[in-house]
Amino acid sequence: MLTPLRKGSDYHHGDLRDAVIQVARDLVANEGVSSLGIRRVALRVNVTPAALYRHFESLEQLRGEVSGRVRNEMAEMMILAREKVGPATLSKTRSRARFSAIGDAYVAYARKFPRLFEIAFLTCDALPETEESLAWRTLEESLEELINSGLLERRKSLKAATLAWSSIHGLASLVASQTISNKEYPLFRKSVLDGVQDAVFAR
Amino acid sequence: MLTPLRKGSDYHHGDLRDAVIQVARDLVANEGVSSLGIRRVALRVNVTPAALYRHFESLEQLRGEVSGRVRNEMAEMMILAREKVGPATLSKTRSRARFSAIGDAYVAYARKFPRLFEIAFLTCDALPETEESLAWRTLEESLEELINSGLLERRKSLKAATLAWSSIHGLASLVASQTISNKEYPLFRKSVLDGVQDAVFAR
DNA sequence: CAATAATGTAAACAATGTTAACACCTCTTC
DNA sequence: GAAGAGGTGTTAACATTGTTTACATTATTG
Repeated sequence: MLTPLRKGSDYHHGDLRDAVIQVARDLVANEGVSSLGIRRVALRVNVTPAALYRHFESLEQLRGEVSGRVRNEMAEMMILAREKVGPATLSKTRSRARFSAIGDAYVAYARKFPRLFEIAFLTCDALPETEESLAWRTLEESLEELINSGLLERRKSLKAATLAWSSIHGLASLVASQTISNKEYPLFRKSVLDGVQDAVFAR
Repeated sequence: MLTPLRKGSDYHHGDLRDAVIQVARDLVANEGVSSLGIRRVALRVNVTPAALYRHFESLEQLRGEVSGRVRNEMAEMMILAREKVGPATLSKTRSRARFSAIGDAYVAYARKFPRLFEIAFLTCDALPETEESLAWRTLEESLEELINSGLLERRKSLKAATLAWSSIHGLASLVASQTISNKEYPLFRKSVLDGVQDAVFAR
């Protein structure tokens, strides 16, 4: 099904909903979550405010939709970064590098788009379907690689995953909220990465 | 200076600003950050909306003020929990318990008041004075105790602090945003605490 | 081709943040 | 103590917001 997008006339947009979410995402990225509004988005999509209510029940739900899209975006960045170091093999250094890559991508995203990271983990009264997080699955895959290459014992795997996620997420969150500055960041980064590696790779 | 609160008449409130912040805090705690509003707060304080503008420049600034108050509240909880295990001594087990206590209090707060934890680390365009965080100072004090009781090398101290804060904050943040459920929490908690201790107390 | 569903518009509503002009209280100062 | 000055509250208005209702247009399906 190729994108019809705009047929004959202009009355029907053709792909609102997706356009709305995209514009809303950009709005949040640039001006923060509190400036996300039905009318502002409607203006930028060249559509009447009421039109949005054909696709979203409320502003709250739109917020949830944006949140979900951002979480997916983050996971895609992680996967991309992981692929960039090379395909999965049984090599210890390879799987270790791929593991680091997804953690780095996680906090890199928070540094690059702090407002988006913010909305991604905002408590939304109305979030989309609660599919299991793609990011979490990606982390599990990487841990599986570590196990297969003999770097991680399977019985430690779950513990490693939860610690890794918590500390990486904490670092990302502190950076995004500007609780730690750019100057302090390198130290935090090193501490967290070392700590995770110490805990994951028993020495 | 004892609380004058209400003098002769009712025209002047006597201690608005503080009352406003308190009511705003409770509003956020119960109904979430997005339902914090000038008019809603004004109603509950029995005051005209415009009155708030004698004490706050904007809603945004009030949000920042609430955020600051919550951060202080968290730090006070941490200090309280630490005192509860007993006063500081040179005992290894004592200082270790006091150290754990502040971390536990941190995430306990996030579990008990997720909405407040949320606003505490929201990027606020207008935050109060950027005094060094009380929570951070509390963490540093505990690490000093660990050093003094011979549990932690001084040169590792800063690294320990950053790792501890990141992972504890990450755990708290994931809990508050309901990214991890109450059922998953115990596992996460154990992983993070063990990970921190492994990294802080070289074995 | 006609009927029906989907998707847009237009106009109104209540509620919001914010401001300006005014009222009341408290406090200093002669 | 009276007078005035500054702080603190009220009232009324404004623009903007989320949301709903009634209607218009297009797309789809029998």
